[in-house]
Amino acid sequence: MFEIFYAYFNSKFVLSQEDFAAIEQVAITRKLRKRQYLLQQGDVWKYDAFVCKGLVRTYRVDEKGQEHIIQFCPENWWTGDRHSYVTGEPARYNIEACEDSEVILIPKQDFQRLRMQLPALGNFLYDLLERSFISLQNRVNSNIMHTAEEKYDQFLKTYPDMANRVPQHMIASFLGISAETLSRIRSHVKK
Amino acid sequence: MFEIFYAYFNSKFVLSQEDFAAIEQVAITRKLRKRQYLLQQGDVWKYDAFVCKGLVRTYRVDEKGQEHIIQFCPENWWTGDRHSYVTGEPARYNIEACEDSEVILIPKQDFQRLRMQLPALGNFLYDLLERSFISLQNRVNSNIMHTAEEKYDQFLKTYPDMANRVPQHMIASFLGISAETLSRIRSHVKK
DNA sequence: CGATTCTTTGAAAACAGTCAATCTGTGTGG
DNA sequence: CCACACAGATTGACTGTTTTCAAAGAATCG
Repeated sequence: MFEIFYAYFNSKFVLSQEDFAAIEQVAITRKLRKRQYLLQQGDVWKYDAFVCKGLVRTYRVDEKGQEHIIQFCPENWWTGDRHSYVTGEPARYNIEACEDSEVILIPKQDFQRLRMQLPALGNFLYDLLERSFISLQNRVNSNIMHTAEEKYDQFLKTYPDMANRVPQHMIASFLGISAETLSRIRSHVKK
Repeated sequence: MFEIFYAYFNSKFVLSQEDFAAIEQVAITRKLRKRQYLLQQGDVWKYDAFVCKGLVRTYRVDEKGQEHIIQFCPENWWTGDRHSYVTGEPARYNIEACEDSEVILIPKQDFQRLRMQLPALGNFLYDLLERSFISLQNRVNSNIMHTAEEKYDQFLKTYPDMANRVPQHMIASFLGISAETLSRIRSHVKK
């Protein structure tokens, strides 16, 4: 599992073997079966999670029992509940595997210490957060200026492979539209 | 203008007078009249902007000429076009003063250098970005799980003073609903 | 005051959500 | 290997929400 993690870091910045060993030492590996939780609403989230293989989703359940997906996280991306992580409050989100997955968890304290010790890591994480911010902003933008159909088009462009990996009703949930509406959009587009 | 900026930093972390002097040295002050642009679509954004007084908005204009507001930035907050800042591409957003405003601009290179030199500043900016990320995530969440009326309610809770400072149609634009719908929601709520 | 900007209101049309039924494909246990 | 259950996708009819366009009323500013 660590080879993937190592390859990821080295594609981003130069990391010495000792530095990586320091990361590896505090990392926790976890294998998830499809539908298994990585985090459940109500628990406190204290990690940074890197997905080596598979796909996990972060979602919330409203009063009516409906799920709303805030993030899909495929391999080579990071996930977690940043609100719970920062504030220490119970998580409002669930994180669950959409496929059998392999995940590396790094405890918050350890990662914060490493960030201080390794400036290159600190800079990288800043860039990463910046890019995450931009992509969230694009999503807000898409939500406020597009119709359901345009949002779906943009989703396909932004995440071309996702449509093959997750059921349609989850894409609908991610976009904030009903599964039926998405089905109609798709049949409409074909013509 | 710098007193406000200085007070802001000192409320966040301890900053020596020399450190602040280093910041002040590279900072550019700018006064904006209401409706004056700070950034126009197409230009490249190369600053971090701190609003000392007033209120600015960041928005985008679609093909039909409609404006979509992505951020309101009141005094003591930061603004800018992070996409253009990071990539060096032309901005897709406009930034414009909603009120007469006073803004401090710090050029990108200088700020990056200062971030390296002053670890406390670096940590603070990381926290700031993290909090911005969380609030954007809350907004996405609100967009995908709430109706227009619920989104408006949440807006009032999240930004209680904003409703008095900006025209209603801008709030509608921020929420991604039409000005007419917002007007109807408001008259409906009164009863 | 006159001009502009902002808000409200009405009526029609477009859009999206809900509920219920049906259809499809997949995988599991007998 | 089949039958069945189950999750997912589609479709139809209906309801409800939101947009659009147009017009008229406030409010604000020079």
